[in-house]
Amino acid sequence: MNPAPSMSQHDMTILAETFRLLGDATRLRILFFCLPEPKSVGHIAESLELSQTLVSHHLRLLRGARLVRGERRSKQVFYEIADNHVSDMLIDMATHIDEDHTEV
Amino acid sequence: MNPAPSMSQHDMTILAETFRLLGDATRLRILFFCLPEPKSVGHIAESLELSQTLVSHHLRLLRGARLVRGERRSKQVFYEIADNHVSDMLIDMATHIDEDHTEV
DNA sequence: ATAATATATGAACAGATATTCATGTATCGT
DNA sequence: ACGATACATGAATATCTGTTCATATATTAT
Repeated sequence: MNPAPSMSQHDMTILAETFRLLGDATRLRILFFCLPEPKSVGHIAESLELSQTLVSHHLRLLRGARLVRGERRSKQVFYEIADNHVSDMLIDMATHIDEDHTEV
Repeated sequence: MNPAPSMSQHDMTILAETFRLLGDATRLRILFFCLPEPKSVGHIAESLELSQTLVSHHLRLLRGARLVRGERRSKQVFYEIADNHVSDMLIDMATHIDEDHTEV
């Protein structure tokens, strides 16, 4: 029940890097926007009112950390959350935040 | 089961801020070090081979975001993870990272 | 081939951030 | 009161990061 997490230095670095990427409101918005289903770059930019360039830059970072995956469909590229671990992570965190100020 | 997390802008900001603080290897080390039990500032600094000053600065940030709590016991101040949400969060994330490269 | 659409990349810059150094404050023993 | 120990704070700085602007690449239609 209590994992007493003794993480390797390597894991610690990966974890920090992951958190660092999640630690930006713009990137978080992109991630949560793509959470329900894959979205094209243009759709993301338009919906979140961000420049296409900025969205691409952020997607590149998220891709690099394997937080999202991009798939080309003709002219557009659709991005989705990379896997269930990432989705679960996001949902878990959102839940924690929610509970944090719902509780006593 | 699927919360379809529609977070408020405010929640999103809080979440991003929390992630941002977790997104630094030094702070993460401090947090995981304090996870099993409260530790004094000096103990943290010595064990993690960080300057006392640096540890204090980071603890201040973590305190500000209510990720840790400090309690004075005579001359020393012991810091512990603020509450179960934070502990769970950290353990969850550590588990995700662990699974991420354990799996196929 | 050319043009148009969709996305990616590189350079540049302003603002943020981690770390160090110097110094301040609090608590205890004498 | 004084010195010693433990922690906190402020300023300074070098590095990093998010964003924009300009431009490149890829795909499709004509």
